[in-house]
Amino acid sequence: MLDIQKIRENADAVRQGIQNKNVSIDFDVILAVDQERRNVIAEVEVLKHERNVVSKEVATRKRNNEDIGDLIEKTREIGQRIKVLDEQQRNAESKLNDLLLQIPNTPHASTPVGEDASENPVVKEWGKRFAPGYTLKTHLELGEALTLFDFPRATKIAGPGFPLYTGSGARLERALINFMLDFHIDKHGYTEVLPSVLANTKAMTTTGQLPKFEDDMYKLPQDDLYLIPTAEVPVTNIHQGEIIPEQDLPIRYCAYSSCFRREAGSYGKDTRGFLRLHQFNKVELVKFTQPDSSYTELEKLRRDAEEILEALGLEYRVIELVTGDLSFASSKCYDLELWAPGEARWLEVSSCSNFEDFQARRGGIRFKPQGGGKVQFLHTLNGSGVATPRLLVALLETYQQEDGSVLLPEILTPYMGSAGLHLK
RNA sequence: GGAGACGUGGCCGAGUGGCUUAAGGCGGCGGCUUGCUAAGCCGUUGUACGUUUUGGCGUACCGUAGGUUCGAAUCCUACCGUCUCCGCCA
Repeated sequence: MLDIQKIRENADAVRQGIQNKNVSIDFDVILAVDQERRNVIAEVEVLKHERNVVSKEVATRKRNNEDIGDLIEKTREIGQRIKVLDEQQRNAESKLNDLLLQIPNTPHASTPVGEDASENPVVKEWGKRFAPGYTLKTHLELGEALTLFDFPRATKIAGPGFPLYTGSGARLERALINFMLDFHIDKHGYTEVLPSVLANTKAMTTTGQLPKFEDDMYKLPQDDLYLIPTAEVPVTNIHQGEIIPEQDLPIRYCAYSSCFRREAGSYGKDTRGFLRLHQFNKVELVKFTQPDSSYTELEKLRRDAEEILEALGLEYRVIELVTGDLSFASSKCYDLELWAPGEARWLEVSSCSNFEDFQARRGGIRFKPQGGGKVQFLHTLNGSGVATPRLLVALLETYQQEDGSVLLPEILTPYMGSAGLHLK
């Protein structure tokens, strides 16, 4: 959520930012509602002051057994007027709030201006192209032959787009999750949390999924709960409504969770195998930072995710999203993409974003400056560290042998145990 | 799922319609004092919104939202949460 005061005082800059995101917002309506709200407040507060003064007078006279009839008459009218105005104020405030919740975050000055994904610049490339002499198989061909997963049977359980890992495939999935968690905990100093995969309306609103993207999520109407599309939702909401001492920042959490996405509107796109799923596993990194350091922390966060890919020896590149491709809540975002040799294409496995105070304002997450001073909204950031399905695709396709077996990188040895690294 | 108790500031806790501007304590912060240990004394203390001549002024906030009243932390209604007991259960 944007600060209404900022919209009021820097209207042009905010309009430009939103326009660069290719979003159309009627700021005149918003400013008009804000003006109405302030007019009502100005009027009602004068009346309330008057009421307070008279009420005090009533109390004094009563103690002295004096007559109070005239005062009662007078304030009864004031009270009625206050009632009407209170109602108007509530209406204006809820209207303004509804409007503000629909406005996306503004891009950071360093985010390149651009129309859409086709303009996203590549800012980094790492690793060597896997190109042996033999013909490369896709992860589907490899996985079916090695019985690592079973999509036809998975369909019987929940429909297409849901995974069923089997045998070494299930173990490998679990290995990757544990490897990534351990890596971030031990090497990068994150604190592990294991949240619920259901979240309520308030939590979903904090992170920006609601009210605009309700159709993207699975909903449980009976209990007014949603299945989380990412652990970002529960983890960011851990500190919802809190004021955190500045010396406790930055707070860094990592969390594994299953993620659920309806992917409405993306049918027919990337439907094969693991490229796009309704349910998948992800290790997520979430940071709560002091505003001045959030962009430094974003670079570190991105680096933390990159190191996972490097440890697994996978070729990747980093792209920076242009304003037109930036998500609703973010000010700046990097995507990490893995090269999948069998598919012969880049696959997005991580998104690292700075939301600045956008989510913090929606969720009331603030910090108290160390030397005293005004309580402020902190900055929230998150990044995948990373999502498993496409990681698995790149891993299988990069480490495939000529005979169709897969020899996994040694760093996974402790996690694969007796199953061994050689899947054949 | 059933029954009951409860919800007050960073924390504990008093407060059943108006001398509450929420007592008192703890903690925090600032200062003073002292050569008696883990001391004493004094002062101070939250958030948001509106307005502003940037000194302030005003309004609201006692779980949340409404209501009653001239006036609500206090009375009424609904909801949310916590705890205890019963039931069910991995």
